Amino acid sequence: MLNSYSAADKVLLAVDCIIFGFDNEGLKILLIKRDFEPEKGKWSLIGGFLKRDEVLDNAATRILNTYTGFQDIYMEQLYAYSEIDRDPVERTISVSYYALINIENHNEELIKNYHAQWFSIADAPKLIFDHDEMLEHAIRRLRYRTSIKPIGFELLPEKFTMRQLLELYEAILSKELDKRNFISKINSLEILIKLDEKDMQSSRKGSYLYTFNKEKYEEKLLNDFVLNL
Amino acid sequence: MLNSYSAADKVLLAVDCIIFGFDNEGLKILLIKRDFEPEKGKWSLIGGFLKRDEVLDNAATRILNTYTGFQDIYMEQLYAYSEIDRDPVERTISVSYYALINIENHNEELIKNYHAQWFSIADAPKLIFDHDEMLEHAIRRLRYRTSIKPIGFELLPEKFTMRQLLELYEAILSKELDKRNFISKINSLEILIKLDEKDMQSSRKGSYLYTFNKEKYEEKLLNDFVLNL
DNA sequence: AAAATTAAGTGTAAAAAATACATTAATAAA
DNA sequence: TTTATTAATGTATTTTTTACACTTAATTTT
Repeated sequence: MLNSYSAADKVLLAVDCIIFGFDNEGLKILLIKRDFEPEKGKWSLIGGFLKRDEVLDNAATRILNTYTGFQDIYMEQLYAYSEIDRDPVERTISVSYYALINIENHNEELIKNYHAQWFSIADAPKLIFDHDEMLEHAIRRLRYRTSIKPIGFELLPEKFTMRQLLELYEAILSKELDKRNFISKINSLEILIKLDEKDMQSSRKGSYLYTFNKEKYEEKLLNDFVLNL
Repeated sequence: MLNSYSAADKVLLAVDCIIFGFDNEGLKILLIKRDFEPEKGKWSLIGGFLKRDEVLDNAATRILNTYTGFQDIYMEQLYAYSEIDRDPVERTISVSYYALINIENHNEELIKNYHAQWFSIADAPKLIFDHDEMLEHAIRRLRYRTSIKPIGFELLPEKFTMRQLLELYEAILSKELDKRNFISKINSLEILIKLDEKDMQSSRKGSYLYTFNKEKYEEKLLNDFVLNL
């Protein structure tokens, strides 16, 4: 019967995480070298299995936390991958999530323990299974989402310069942006607070630091913005 | 161990379909009155379970075909829903798909057999489980996707008038559009063929019929268009 | 102490895109 | 032949986007 509930076709559900980070070298992803079969020794997204009494979102944050020690990280579900032989060991459907990490604060210890490593998007190694497809999909989603939601800030430190923000968007969109036009577009959103503080690392003059004004953003609009960069 | 493959946590995977149709009354969805427990007699999306050796996309098309007789339908995966008690009978994760149907050709027989019925989006009944959330999610996705991909045509007959296309976009976006601006924006995409034929149903003068020029669209660009309506 | 260096910060004019808007055309029915 | 109905069409205005270069502030070098 069409709609019968039956144990016959239960499957394993995995969660794989595309973990994005950003530093002065550009946009990065965190990968692990698998220390178990199959594909032991190959590079892989960070993943795990959904537990019986766990929601997918929780599985994603749990897995992220296990490998990186991070909590309260922005994550978004992407897509369910279900090719029959995508995992050669057993039929496994994987639901991908992407995460945005402020790379400055990552937990070195945990990452080392799991042989995890940050790679520039551009020169990431070939990944196992369908993980390359997941990565590509995640980048597309990230591009779209950052153009309508203020999630880019998740990749930056609490306080950041306009240059950092510009370079972040350049990395995400992988194209050059005009500095003046970028700044005026960002300013027109009116969601940043310009601090009195300056960052003195990058120049002699020093550049003003900004923070994301989450309260203002939230009270401002329920709708998305449109950021045509 | 973190990454062990284990049968312990296998789950049922369902697929639920948000089936959109369009006619002169507007945008519609196809719902069924459940004839089995739980929630027997309530309105529901059309759904079913993933089979062991089946890919999600295939499950979605199979389920759609079973209820409507349709084949070769545009479908897109939306999202995986995994709340613990979303289905009260058993832990079930559901992956939603939306489908775009040319409502003129639907298979009346099959739809009647399954107590299926088209509802205007505006006055759809309360749905079971988390199906209302799925529907809302699907409308959002449909809005976005039709603004960058030529999938609106899937909801129209092979030959259609500009007025039909206009009203389709108005229904999807649920806002009024200026006729002249709409037509010039559509024309600027250069993906329609204006036929010599006219549709005489709607007026004395008759209005030209168009078809989507799929070949031209495909040779034209690998990228998406941007349709700011 | 002056000169050179470096990145920060800032505004405007031109081009392109989006919008608002009203009349004529074709035909069938009365 | 008059009336009624929807189809078809273009332009001027406003808004948005783009392209573009010099001055400022502070440090380092000479």
